[in-house]
Parts: sequence; C-alpha cells; structure tokens
Amino acid sequence: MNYWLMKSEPDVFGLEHLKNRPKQTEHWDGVRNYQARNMLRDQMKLGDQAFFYHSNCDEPGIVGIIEVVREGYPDFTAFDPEAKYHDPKSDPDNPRWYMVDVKYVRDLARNITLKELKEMPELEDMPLVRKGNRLSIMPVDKEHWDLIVGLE
DNA sequence: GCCAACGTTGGC
DNA sequence: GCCAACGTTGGC
Repeated sequence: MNYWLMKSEPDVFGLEHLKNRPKQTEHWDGVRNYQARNMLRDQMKLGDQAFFYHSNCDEPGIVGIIEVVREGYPDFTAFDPEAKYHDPKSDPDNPRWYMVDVKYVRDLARNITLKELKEMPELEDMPLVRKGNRLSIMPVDKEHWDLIVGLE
C-alpha cells in the first residue's frame, strides 16, 4: 500500500465537498502536470491512502484522509471544451491526462498545518515542505505518514 | 536543443 | 495582492 498527499483549494473543492458527495466519492480531475499525471496513471492503487491537503487558503495544511477507490483512467474533463481544464491536445483516443476516484475516509481531529510540518526536522525530506514544490500530488513515505498521523 | 517569454501555483 | 519558483511553449 502506498501513501500520498493530494492538494486542493478548499474554496474550490475541499474535504467538506468530498464528504457531502453521494457515496462520499469523487473523481480527482484537473491535474495538468506530467509528473503528477504519471503518479495518477501508474502508481496509485486501489486502497492507497492519501492526505487531503488544503492549499491556497488561510491555514494551508492536512485536514483529512481519503482513499483511492478507482485506479487511473482518462480525465474526461480534458475533452470538454466547456470545462475549466479543457485541453484540446488531449485526444480521447490517446488521452494525455488521467485521474483516480477517491473516497472520504475521515477528518483529522485538527488541521495539521504546513507551518507546523515545516518546523519538524524529521520531515525536511518531504517534498511538501521543500522550497518551490508545486506538485499537487506527491508520495508520502510510510514513516512520514505515521509521524504526521501521530501529531493529530 | 537552447532559452526567453509566459502562465500557473501557492505561500505569505 | 505580491512574487518566487517552476513548467511549458515556441522561435530560432
């Protein structure tokens, strides 16, 4: 089993939105970065768990846990000219972008903030806290995962 | 294949 | 709202 961190802006699609979906499940669309795409397409497996991270907000941080319930498949929103993340270069016969479906697992008891994570020497290798990292999906080491859950 | 210009991300 | 960091694009 792999562990991940997935970023989303709470104003656009936050943990509450996922929780309120029928079946508490949603497809994770709109990723338009090749490195993140490769992870969605090739590496994320059924049952993998991920931190739900709120970005671009007052207190960026990890607010919950979600789970992969469908493995990588083409991000159909790329084909839709009306969609925000439409990409005319993604051909349905040869899709450029992929997504997975995720399901709400639980809230964390509190928001474990980016600020707090940055202050932990044990986490200095974590991509999330490294300068300039803008990936919206990133792998999390099991040791880091356990450590962070332990902060709750 | 280089690199300048441009767009986006996301913390602050 | 600012801006640093980074990815992508496209001319050459």
